[in-house]
Amino acid sequence: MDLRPHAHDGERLATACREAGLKATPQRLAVLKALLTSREHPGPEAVFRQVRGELSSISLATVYKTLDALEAAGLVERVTPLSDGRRYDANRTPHHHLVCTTCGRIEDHEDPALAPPVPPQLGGFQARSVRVEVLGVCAACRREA
Amino acid sequence: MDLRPHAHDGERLATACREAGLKATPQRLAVLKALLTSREHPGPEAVFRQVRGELSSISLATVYKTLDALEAAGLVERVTPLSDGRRYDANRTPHHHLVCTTCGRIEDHEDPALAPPVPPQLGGFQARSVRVEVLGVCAACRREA
DNA sequence: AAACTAGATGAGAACTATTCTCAACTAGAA
DNA sequence: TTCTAGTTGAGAATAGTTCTCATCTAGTTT
Repeated sequence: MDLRPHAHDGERLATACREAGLKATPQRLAVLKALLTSREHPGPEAVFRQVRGELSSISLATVYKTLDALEAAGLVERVTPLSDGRRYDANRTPHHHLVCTTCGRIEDHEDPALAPPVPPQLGGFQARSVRVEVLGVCAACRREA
Repeated sequence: MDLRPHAHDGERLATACREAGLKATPQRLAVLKALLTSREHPGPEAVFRQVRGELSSISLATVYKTLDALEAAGLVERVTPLSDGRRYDANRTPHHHLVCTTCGRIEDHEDPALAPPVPPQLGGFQARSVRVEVLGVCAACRREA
């Protein structure tokens, strides 16, 4: 279900929550609406500020919990799936990363065929490099499950 | 210069630092060596633990500063360029992100031609989704510079 | 419609990751 | 050898995120 065209329609959002097994609370609807109407890829703090306008009593902790819940339900996505702490790599040859969403392990994957070319210019945006992350489950975690 | 084949050769690493305009301190060489010999994409804490083995007096703050310096010098890369806080997106249609490395703004970019197919299986790794991030400088930041 | 209950919320404390500050130190230049 | 800009170590400070728990409420049951 694409929620965007009807972002202002509370009942649709409520239904989406319920279908995902979440209670349709005013807080959740407000957070969801804020994300649906924003183009800024906001973080928790920004969502909090935005939502406070219509729900002045909401707490920051609730925003965090709500974002987690909406993400787990697949209604919202983290632009930064790897954002739990930094990770470094000294391998300077072009390669992709296979990120295990279960254990967090990151494997290098060199496959020139899969490598997208660095696009030169996209609109007014000047590209420098491209990163590709493949999210999934690694061999070890699959064995356990 | 690819440093990996000679990761044990201190003088090569020292030269690489100097060429990048950094003093070749034992701390830097140790951090660099730790990254070059690891396949784990370690974070600052892991590097710290590793490096302590040979340089017991090194401090965590130095590891952070060193990682920043090596990254700025291009000797090392952050696997997680967007890791300064979480960002969310409710746009569930497939698209890329154009990430401005100057101001941090993230733009959506829908371009089916550029979209890589989700690979089914890579070795033992079961892929679920692919993310593509294009790093560069946005129009607004280019105007200022 | 009223009662019930699992799940959700708010507030602040707690925790973790990261950055800052600054005096002491040292690599590399002169 | 001397000099100096850049670097380090230690701990304090800050920022981001999670936890705890008493209270509340959405949705279900009666």
